[in-house]
Amino acid sequence: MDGSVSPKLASHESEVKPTETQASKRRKVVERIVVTVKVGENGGKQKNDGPPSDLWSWRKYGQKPIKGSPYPRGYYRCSTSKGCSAKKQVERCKTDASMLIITYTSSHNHPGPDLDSAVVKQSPEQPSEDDKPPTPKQEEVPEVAEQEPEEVQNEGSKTSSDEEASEEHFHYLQSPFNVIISQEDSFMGTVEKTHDSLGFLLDEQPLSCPRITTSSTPKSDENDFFDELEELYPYLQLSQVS
DNA sequence: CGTTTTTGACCAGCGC
DNA sequence: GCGCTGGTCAAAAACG
Repeated sequence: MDGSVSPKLASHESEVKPTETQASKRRKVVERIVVTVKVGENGGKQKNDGPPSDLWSWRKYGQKPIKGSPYPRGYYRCSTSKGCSAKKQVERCKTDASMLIITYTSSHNHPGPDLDSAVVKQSPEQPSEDDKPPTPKQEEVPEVAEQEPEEVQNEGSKTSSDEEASEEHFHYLQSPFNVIISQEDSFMGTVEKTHDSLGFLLDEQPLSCPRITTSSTPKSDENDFFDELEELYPYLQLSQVS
């Protein structure tokens, strides 16, 4: 964004909008689940961008080019429910265009379009919520805590190479494409790997995919991370878009 | 007609 | 203190 756009507003606008929505925690430390989806199909054309998402509907609300990556990053929001604060960021790996880095933020506050009957078990009513009721939730939604006893089963279907020391944090799922759920820290381990692989087209940063700078990530959060992962497991497994 | 996508601009946090 | 990057909102257009 430093080679074409010229954000030089003439300030001829009326005035800034007094409507202070809620932008106060931009770069805060929120729960972030990084899911690396490898779509190694289609020989040449990579028309698979968002399809590999979950069962929820996502509405794109923005897209911006990331420094260090030739590919832009797309910002999606849950369109299933207006009060849902679930967000998702989709970007392609700098080294592998067939690798999609999906970062999930926040959680859904409503049952999925498929697992609704398995989640509904707390709200006695609430038939519709067209305007987000005064219910300050979104953070602690202990629902969807138990799924099937069987979860992920190592399927030795690695990509092709690399990944060996970070297996502890990485989880390979059985899907049309390789889904790798990891944490910020986990990525750090991959950085050196990828960094070693490339080294001829890097301009400033060795990599941008794992460039997730999360400072505060206490152990408590770790549990939270995995806790949510459990929820995603069944969802990811169901997702199948070729 | 409704919903979603696209593009531009602004704001806020972080780095230097 | 200034500059840069990342993230979100808003308005308009396109598509179903």
